[in-house]
Amino acid sequence: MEEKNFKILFRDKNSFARVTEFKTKSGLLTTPLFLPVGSSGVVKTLCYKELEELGVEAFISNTYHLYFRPGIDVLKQFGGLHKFIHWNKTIFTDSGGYQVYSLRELRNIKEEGVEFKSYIDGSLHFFTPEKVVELQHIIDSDIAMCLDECVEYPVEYERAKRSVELTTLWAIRSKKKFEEIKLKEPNFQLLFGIIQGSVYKDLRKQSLEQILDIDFDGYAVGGVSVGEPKELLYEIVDFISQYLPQDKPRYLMGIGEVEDIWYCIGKGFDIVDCVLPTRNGRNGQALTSYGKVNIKNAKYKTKDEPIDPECSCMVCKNYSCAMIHHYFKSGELLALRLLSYHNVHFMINLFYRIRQAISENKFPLEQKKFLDKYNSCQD
RNA sequence: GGACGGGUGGCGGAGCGGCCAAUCGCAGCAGACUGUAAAUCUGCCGGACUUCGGUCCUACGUAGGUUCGAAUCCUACCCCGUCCA
Repeated sequence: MEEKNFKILFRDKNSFARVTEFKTKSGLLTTPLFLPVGSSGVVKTLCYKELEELGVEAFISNTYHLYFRPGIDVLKQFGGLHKFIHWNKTIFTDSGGYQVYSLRELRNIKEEGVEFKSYIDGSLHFFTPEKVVELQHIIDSDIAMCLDECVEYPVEYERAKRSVELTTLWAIRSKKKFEEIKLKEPNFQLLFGIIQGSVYKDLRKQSLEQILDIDFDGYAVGGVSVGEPKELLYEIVDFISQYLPQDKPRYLMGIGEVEDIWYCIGKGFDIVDCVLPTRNGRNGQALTSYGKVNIKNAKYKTKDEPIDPECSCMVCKNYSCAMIHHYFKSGELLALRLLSYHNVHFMINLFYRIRQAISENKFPLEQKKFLDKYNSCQD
């Protein structure tokens, strides 16, 4: 990435939080940025018009999921995912590295790549780092991720070490393939490297040095939020953040708890993504300024008030807790949409406030204020 | 009037002498969810106590009976289906 494509606009004086701006081929992103997850090319239950309404500038899709459905040939025929889904803002694509973890019963890791048994029809598919770069090139996402090996928690040191080594090896090959494609077909896709190492600091350090050495357009930290205790997550985030370069976007993968977000951004991370607002929304959980709320609980049966009186979203302006509660209890699909919409709004708004706090040099102060309230009334 | 079949916890529906406070599903109540195999998953779900191992009470249409022991067998009655007159 050219230096001019990434700019730090503000640095908070009392933390490591920063506001940055960086260009992708589809637009200018301001960080800290939250990416909703739309693995198969759609943020579940929401239409693109709604994402735009919500102020979503980017979301993250998934190479693994798109490969199976709609299928890479289909996307090729359409000229990429943007054209296929009529979304012209930024798209990140995850590599399938997370599926190495989440679908570990269906895969087999080799040095060459990873063999997946499709959960759809049981067929075998082999993903190499090179192939995953190619697939993402066809998908034509704005930001591609290297194939990595995300390990579960807890994991033995030796296994974590091997995953770091493999992830580095794959990162080198990914970068090589990425450059080859660029030579043949110049484009403005960016490639991010992923740091692994589980909860072991020396492994994290090793991974960090090796991945940084390859030189990517941005750096992601993977292998967190896989079940480790919060203290360990914070320790790792703390540790890694001090070594990440200032002049590149820093992406913490899979983080989405409100408290964690504040923490990680305070340590200098710029981008996070999480299924939490959408998945938990579909399961009845609403995020509010006063904490999480389970709208399916009986106490909301007759509550004639918005989910969050302080929220200005379409849902809070038009629907009461009682209505949404009823829709959930009746199995009405609108319920899933309403909470997904509201929760994504909550996240977008949260990040707006975070950027605001940084630009006003009030990050830790606002963090405390926000979290005190957020923790005041958890369900 | 007669012949079958059936009445089980809020509902549906298993069980057909002891391992039955009773499989399972739904409904109900709560919990979980962090680069999405998730509109999913887990737990509780007759009542009262409990040192969480249990203890006691009330329960399989109603009333009797057989039996050491009955939701399960017998008798009568009351309902509900289907068929025959």
